[in-house]
Amino acid sequence: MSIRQGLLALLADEPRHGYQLRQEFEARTGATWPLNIGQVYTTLARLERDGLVEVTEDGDESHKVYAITSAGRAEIADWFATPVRREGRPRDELAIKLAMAASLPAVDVAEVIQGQRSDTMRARQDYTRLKTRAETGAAGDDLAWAMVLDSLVFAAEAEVRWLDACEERLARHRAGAPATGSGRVARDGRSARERVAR
Amino acid sequence: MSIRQGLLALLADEPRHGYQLRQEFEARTGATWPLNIGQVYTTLARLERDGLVEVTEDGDESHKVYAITSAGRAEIADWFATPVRREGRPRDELAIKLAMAASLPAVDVAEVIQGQRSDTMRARQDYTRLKTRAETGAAGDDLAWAMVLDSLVFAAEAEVRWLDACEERLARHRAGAPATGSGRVARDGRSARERVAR
DNA sequence: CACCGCATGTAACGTGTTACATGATTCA
DNA sequence: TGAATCATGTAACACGTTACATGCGGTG
Repeated sequence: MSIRQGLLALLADEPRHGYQLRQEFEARTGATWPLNIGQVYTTLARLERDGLVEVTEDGDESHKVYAITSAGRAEIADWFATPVRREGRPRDELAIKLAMAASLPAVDVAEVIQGQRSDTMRARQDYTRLKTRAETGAAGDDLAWAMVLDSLVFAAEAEVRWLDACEERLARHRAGAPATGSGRVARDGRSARERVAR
Repeated sequence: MSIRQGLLALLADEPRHGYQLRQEFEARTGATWPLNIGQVYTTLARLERDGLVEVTEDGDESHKVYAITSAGRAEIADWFATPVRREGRPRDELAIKLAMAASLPAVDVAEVIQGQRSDTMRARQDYTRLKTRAETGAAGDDLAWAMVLDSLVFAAEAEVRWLDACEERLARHRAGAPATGSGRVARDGRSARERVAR
């Protein structure tokens, strides 16, 4: 439910047509989240269906200009006023993955953690590099883009910290309660992929 | 794509039937992400359609036992071996919201940030409280649950840090480049909801 | 008997996503 | 003329989600 609201927010500022919406959306989120133009139109059709936007024919025929309705204004105001709740959906795929890995004997959790951590750290660096590029820019939209990049950096850092905490927790758990049977985690040289694969 | 893989991972450990899958999934993720039983069956149907699981009739008729296939094993092994990439989807709704708010004159970004921060901090406390409950438990699945709760706590903390960083960034931006026209952000006592609403 | 837990499903809908088709304009 | 950009859309599908229907068995 984020594209829908994002486009509606842009329309709350000013009527625009679909193509323009895509440009402005991408300008604010950077190359981070490219937006397929087709999706803009499907989303706009749904917004129109729900009475949140309406088309106002432009001077040029075959050029539609979408404008927000009062119902749309109410919804977007509500969106800004209501905090985003992470409690429910969307579920965090990585958290689920580790939760499963931790309770599946066939999977080497440590390996999963290490693979994820190195990848996340690499991603963090990429974001940081992009940030310097965004900050040296002069356009006003770069402010929004820099904020988005910040969020990715902070999230990546938290993820690494969490992975470290998971390792500690696993070590403590292993010390307190030796694993089923062997008391030692599988360390036979095969990768996690091979071990689960049969 | 996380429920699908989560259920498949459970089946990689041992064949189970649908009802049991739900229990084990919820035991590992706690009350955090309740799983509608209906969804288990729709997901299982899709997994079967894709040849990743197969039904093996139990002794009791009308009791189906789902077992993973070799194709399913390959897919789940791949899942564990491939790090989760946050670059693409799912898009972060909060990041989009702030990016929009920052470039929409009618919205008071500071207000959005403050509302989000207090809510996130409250959520963080709730998770911490739950964690002590999970850690005092004795079942093996509580390890997984504790890890999930950890992830929520770390994410919440990162979110607060990010919100602070956004405030700083906005302050710096305002100092360097005074806003359009007035040079002052709207501070007329109306809430963000009222201001956008017309 | 009524209620609860076990157990299996289906129908319908929502958003996100991509692939594809189409046409106008601008510019080298 | 040909390519790129502007501009609009449709069809099809994926997954997630909920509401609803159904039946069995145990227990107070």
